[in-house]
Amino acid sequence: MVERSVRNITDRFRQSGRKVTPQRVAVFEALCEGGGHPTVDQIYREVRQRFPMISLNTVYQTMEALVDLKVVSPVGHSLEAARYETDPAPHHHTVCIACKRITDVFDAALGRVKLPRAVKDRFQVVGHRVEFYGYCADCRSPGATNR
Amino acid sequence: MVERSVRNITDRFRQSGRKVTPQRVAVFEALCEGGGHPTVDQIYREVRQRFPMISLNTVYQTMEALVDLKVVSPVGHSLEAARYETDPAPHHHTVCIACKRITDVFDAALGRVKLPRAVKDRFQVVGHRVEFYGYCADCRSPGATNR
DNA sequence: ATACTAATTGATAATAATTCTTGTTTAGCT
DNA sequence: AGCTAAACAAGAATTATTATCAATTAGTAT
Ligand SMILES: [Mn+2]
Ligand SMILES: [Mn+2]
Ligand SMILES: [Zn+2]
Ligand SMILES: [Zn+2]
Repeated sequence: MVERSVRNITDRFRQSGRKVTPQRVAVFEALCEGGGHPTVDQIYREVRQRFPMISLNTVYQTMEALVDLKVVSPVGHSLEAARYETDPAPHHHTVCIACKRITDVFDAALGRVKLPRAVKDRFQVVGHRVEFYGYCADCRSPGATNR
Repeated sequence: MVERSVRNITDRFRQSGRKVTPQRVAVFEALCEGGGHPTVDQIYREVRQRFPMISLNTVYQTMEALVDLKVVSPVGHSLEAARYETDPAPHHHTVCIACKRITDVFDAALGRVKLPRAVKDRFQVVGHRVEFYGYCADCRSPGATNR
C-alpha cells in the first residue's frame, strides 16, 4: 500500500516537472509513517534515521512541493506573527490567504457549532473557532468566481 | 469613552496586583486605535510615536498581561511550528491548549457550516476550518469539569 | 513628603522556525 | 557518456519571540 502511494507520488512529482530524488521519497515515506499532523522537525528527525546527511532545507523544500501538489496542507496559520483579538464578543473570522487580513463575522449560527458527543467525552472544550479562508474583495484573483 | 476604558484597564491592572505604568496605558490605547486584529509589531510602531524609548519586550509583556486579564485573546495558534495535514478527507480538529496535540474530528455537520450571505458577497471562500480548543484527556486539569 | 521594595523597564543576548545564498551534486534527457 | 536545469548540503540571514539583568519606578509604608 505504501508501495502504491510512493509510485503515485513519484508520478505526480514528474508530471509536475519536478525531479524524483531519494530525499523526496524519504520525506514522503516519513510523512506516511509519522502520526497525524507532523511538524517539519518531526519529519526531519524521522528521515535522518535513514539519510543522516539530509538537510533541513531539503525537508522544507519538499514540504513546499507537497503542499503545491496538494499531498499535504498546512494546518492553522503558523508562520505569521501572533495576532490579538480585541473584541470580547464571541464571533468568527474570514482570513484572506493573500493579504492575511482578518475580518470579523458575527453570526449566531456559527456559535452553535458543537463537538460530537463521542469526542466531547474525551476532550474538554474551552471554546471553538470557525475560520473561513479565501480571498477578500481586494485580493480576489482576476478570473476567479465567487460562489 | 476611551477615557472610561483606560480607567477600567488601570483598575483591572491594579486589582490583579500589577502596576500601572505609562507604557502599559499607551499599549492599551494603541490597541483601541489600531484596527481589528493587530500584531505586536503594529502596536509597537503605534506606541513608539509617543514613547520612542519603549522596548519591544515591554509591548510583548504588556500583551501577555492583557491576555491574562482577558482584555485581548490570541487569534490562531501562531508561536508553534507549522503542522501539516496528511489526510485529504475534509475534517476538523481539536487542539489541546497544553500539549498542542491535534486530533481529527470527522462530523458531517461541521462541513455544512456556511458563511452568511452578506459576507459571502465580498469574500471568496476557499474553505473553512472548525477548531475546538481545550484540553485533551491526558492534559485535563485536575479539578476541571468536562461539559 | 520620604524612603523602601518588588515590579517593571530598556538594552541586549538567546532561541526557534523559516528563508536565503552559494557552491556542489545529480536526475532526466540527448 | 555528456549536458543542464533542478535539487542538494551547509551555513548565514531573517523574523518572531523569550530570557537576562542592571537601572528605574509605582505603590505602599513610614
Ligand atoms: Mn475578531
Ligand atoms: Mn487532520
Ligand atoms: Zn486580501
Ligand atoms: Zn493535551
